[in-house]
Amino acid sequence: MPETDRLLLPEELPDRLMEVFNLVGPLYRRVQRKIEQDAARGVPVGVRAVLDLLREHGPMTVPQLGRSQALSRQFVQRMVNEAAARGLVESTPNPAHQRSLLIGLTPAGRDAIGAVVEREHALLRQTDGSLTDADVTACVRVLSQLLDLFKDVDLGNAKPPQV
Amino acid sequence: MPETDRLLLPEELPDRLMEVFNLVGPLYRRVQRKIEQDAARGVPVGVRAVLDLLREHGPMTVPQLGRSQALSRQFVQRMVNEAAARGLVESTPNPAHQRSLLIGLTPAGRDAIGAVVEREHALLRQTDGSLTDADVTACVRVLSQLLDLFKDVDLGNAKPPQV
DNA sequence: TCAGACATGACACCTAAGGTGTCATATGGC
DNA sequence: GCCATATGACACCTTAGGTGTCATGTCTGA
Repeated sequence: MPETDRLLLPEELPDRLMEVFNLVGPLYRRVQRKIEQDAARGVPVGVRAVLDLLREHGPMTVPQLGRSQALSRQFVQRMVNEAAARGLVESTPNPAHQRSLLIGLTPAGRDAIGAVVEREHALLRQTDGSLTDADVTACVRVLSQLLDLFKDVDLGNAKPPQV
Repeated sequence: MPETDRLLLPEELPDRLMEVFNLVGPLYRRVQRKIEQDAARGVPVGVRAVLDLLREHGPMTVPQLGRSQALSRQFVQRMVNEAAARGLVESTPNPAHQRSLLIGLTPAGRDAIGAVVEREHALLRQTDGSLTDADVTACVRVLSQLLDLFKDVDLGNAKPPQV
């Protein structure tokens, strides 16, 4: 890679990164709406998110779920309760912390999220095929760094710097 | 770039792209919250979005604004009205379409969005400096393709396929 | 060992982003 | 000139997601 692989200077960074943000907004909204449609007959967006996390990472506690997706623990709790009410999720004792239960998928939950993800995968397979491994890796790198920049934006009951 | 630059196979695409989505959500939310904080003393998120678009593309009509950000025209209209009420934006006759007015920034609006963007740029300059031009370009490519995938997700008063 | 800081769950309440439905009017193409 | 369509305006709604607070439980460190 010749010229283009050079590091971006601090002066050019902001404008370039803005290009990214200008895509993130519309993308997020459209995906949200797409999921809502799919959800018409089932899983609300928030519940879907919880199920998907449990599917990928195995059982987790509510606060862990919240942190991993930058959502308040209270909100996640509601989604988990909702999912539990539908029998998609169940809590089991947490060996590490007795108070904080581990939330895990039930077989029904695993089926439900499996079906949803399968439909989504079908959609994603329809990209035009010109994306390279390096593209996606770079994209992930960029987004991760941006996310990092906003790390400090706290929520839920995160403690304000207790001076 | 040896191996990594190869095209992704349809089978691997979905999982790789999911990595991207898993970052887009948290990022969107955190940025939204960050802007809200900044907005505490002024510009709501939606208004900020409108002003920013006008700043980059010059005067546009309300429906154009909506389409370009995947927002319903009604919602954008409200944001524009709000901005107009604050004197940040003004409508001028549209030579091309008489009914649909062109929305443009007032000097006050230009100042306001300029200040906001300046603060944001300051933040963005703080990335750790390891991003290359190619990274950002790839990221934009990936996000654009994804956005394209969801192009069909219609909203506002878009017509359902009038068979 | 026990006091105080911190984490968790539960519940109530709130904000606002963003959509939907619908009307009247104005366009613009055929 | 007529009909589909786009626009603006207004009313209403959904729901994602946050905040405040309490009681209880857990952890840490002096």
